[in-house]
Amino acid sequence: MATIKEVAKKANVSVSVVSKSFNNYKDVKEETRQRIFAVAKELDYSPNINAKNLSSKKRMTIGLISSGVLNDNVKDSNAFDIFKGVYRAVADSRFDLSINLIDSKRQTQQSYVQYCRERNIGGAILQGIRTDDQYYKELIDTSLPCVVLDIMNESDNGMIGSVSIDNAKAAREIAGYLLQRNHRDIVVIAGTPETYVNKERIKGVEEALQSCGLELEGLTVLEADFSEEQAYLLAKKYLQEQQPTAFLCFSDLMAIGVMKAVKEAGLKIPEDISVTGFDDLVFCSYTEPALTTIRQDFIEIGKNAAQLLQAIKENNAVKQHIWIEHQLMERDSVKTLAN
Amino acid sequence: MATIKEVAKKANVSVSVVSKSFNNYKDVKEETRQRIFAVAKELDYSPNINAKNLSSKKRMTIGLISSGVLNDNVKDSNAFDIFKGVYRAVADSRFDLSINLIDSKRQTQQSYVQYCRERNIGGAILQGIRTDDQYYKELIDTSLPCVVLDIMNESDNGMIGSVSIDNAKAAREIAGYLLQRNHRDIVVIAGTPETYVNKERIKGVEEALQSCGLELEGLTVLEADFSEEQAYLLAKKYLQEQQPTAFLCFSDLMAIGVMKAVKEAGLKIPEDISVTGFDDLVFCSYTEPALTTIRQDFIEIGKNAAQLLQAIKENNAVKQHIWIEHQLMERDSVKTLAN
DNA sequence: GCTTTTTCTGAAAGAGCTTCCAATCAGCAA
DNA sequence: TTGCTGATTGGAAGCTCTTTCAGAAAAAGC
Repeated sequence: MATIKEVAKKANVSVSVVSKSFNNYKDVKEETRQRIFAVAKELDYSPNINAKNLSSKKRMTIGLISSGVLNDNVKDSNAFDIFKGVYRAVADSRFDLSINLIDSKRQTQQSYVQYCRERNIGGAILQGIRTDDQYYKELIDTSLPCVVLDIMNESDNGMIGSVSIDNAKAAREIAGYLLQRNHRDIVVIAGTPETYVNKERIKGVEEALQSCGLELEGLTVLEADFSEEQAYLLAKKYLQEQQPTAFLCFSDLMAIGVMKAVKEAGLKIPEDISVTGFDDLVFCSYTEPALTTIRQDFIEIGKNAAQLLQAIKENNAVKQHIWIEHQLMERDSVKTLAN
Repeated sequence: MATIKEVAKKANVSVSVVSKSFNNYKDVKEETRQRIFAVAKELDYSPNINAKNLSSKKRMTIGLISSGVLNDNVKDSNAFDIFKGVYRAVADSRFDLSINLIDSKRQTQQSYVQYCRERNIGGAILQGIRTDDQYYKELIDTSLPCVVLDIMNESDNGMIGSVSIDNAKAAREIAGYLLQRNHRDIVVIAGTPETYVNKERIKGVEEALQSCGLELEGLTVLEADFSEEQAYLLAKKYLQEQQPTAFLCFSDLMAIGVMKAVKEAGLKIPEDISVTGFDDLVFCSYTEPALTTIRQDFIEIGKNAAQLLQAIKENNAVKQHIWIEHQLMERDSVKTLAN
């Protein structure tokens, strides 16, 4: 691989001119720039990223820190879609991407901050992180531009952005969908209670109930920690005593668990019991019956996160939080009840 | 972030000792090394990766080049699992990982070689790449250590490894599974014919047929390009004229397409027609009926690829090709026919 | 006490690029 | 011709680390 020196020599200019040409400095004559590009192409040259990062104080690489994906039991591919979205947005820019997957179990010894610093990372996107993560606060405090997903950050120093769907609204919609179809005995299979998304979704369900003039006390909420297995167990146990008209699940995975329990109880979906999910993972359209759920566009979320991060870095972020549109995917797991 | 100099000063040693400590040189006393580590920890120091890559001639970062994942219609998560496997193996080593996703459509202008060189990448794992890819040969020729997935490389300069399951054997097994259950009218839904895996799988099916004393002429092979939609269309058309006892599909996605066509034709699975898949994507156990298929352990594949690559780099690769075990997942989509 | 061996030092030479500052060279007004 | 200005270009320091090397210091062996 040719170096900048060789290009400079062959083009009869100094190294600095070549560097400037490649970095869009205005003070190099267009003609010269073109000549340099021609030579560069001929020599198959392109700037070495390590050297570039090392010498420039500007941070050109952004990090994607993603927690939980490495766990063995992870079946959903949200993280991957987010990853794709981020990747695309970053690929279209002049930034480079560095990915850091962490396992909730064997936490890396390294803090995120350290990770970022040693790689010269100028901004990070955090996925699957929880606010009680030991390193989270450390990173937020560091004034490194960050975008967090599915978390709403309050300590605002202008360097933290976030993106997510409007979880409360989505929950309101799907609860409303059920209520409209005359379901009154709904049990909510919720996720981890401390979680931002969970709180929002609960809020949404309650709002939907209230706007129908229903009281909240009647609402049964089972906390299944976003786990298929947990949801299965909880639903199974619940069904031994009672039979609601619908299960409203805060994730597709939990919905799958619930469906299994329902079927095992000898009940039919949606004839006997309706079930709804949340997320719209790929397999939702392949279940029997196909699952009615809320679609989150994870690719879009990733893309927006990357763009927001860049905006923050360049100090022209208009808003600190971006809401991504969700969509209710109406399929076959909900029955309209007689009034 | 502290630099190596500050650590050296605070630990009362010279810079070179610190460097050596971090790079496992033997000529530094264990006691000193520990002292240095302590100081490093105290100062929150860890070597700057860019500087390290720049200065050392050793290439410490390996690249994962993955084609096709960015396409919009991609539903499978094989790539992600492979990615996870690679990531884990790399994280356990002292290497760093750089990921390069490419879209089959808008091919990056950059060749893989260029990508690798400008990032100082010392070895690459190629996933989803086809041998007729314009940049593939270029990379192979470059004597950069490479591990390719689902491709068998012939031009062996000792720098190319590969890992995959034994596709022929797997196909033999699943075909045998069908034959044992007295299926004689089997139509194969194959993938892209030029593809290595496809050829192997065809071979496997043929072998199974032969070992049952059956002739190959009777075998119908429909080429669906590994696409769910194509498979659906082809199966639908085929069913208008004939009704085989089983569809043997070379991917789960195609199996899904076929199942849809079968159901639409008013036929039941497995009572009227049996269907088998290949890969064992997550949703295979959620379909109705659950799909009998061949499980590929993509995480394991990724892990082995990374390990093989490191072995090749260090010149102690025992074998150039690693076979990963597959597994026949017996579920509910195949019926045993009366003899 | 003397020779080996082990450990450490300091300096220097990069690795390939960015960027500040100085130098050059037009063209043009004085 | 001289002086000045703005557009270009060149030089050199600096980013942080690795590696090598000659030799010094300390520890170990006999």
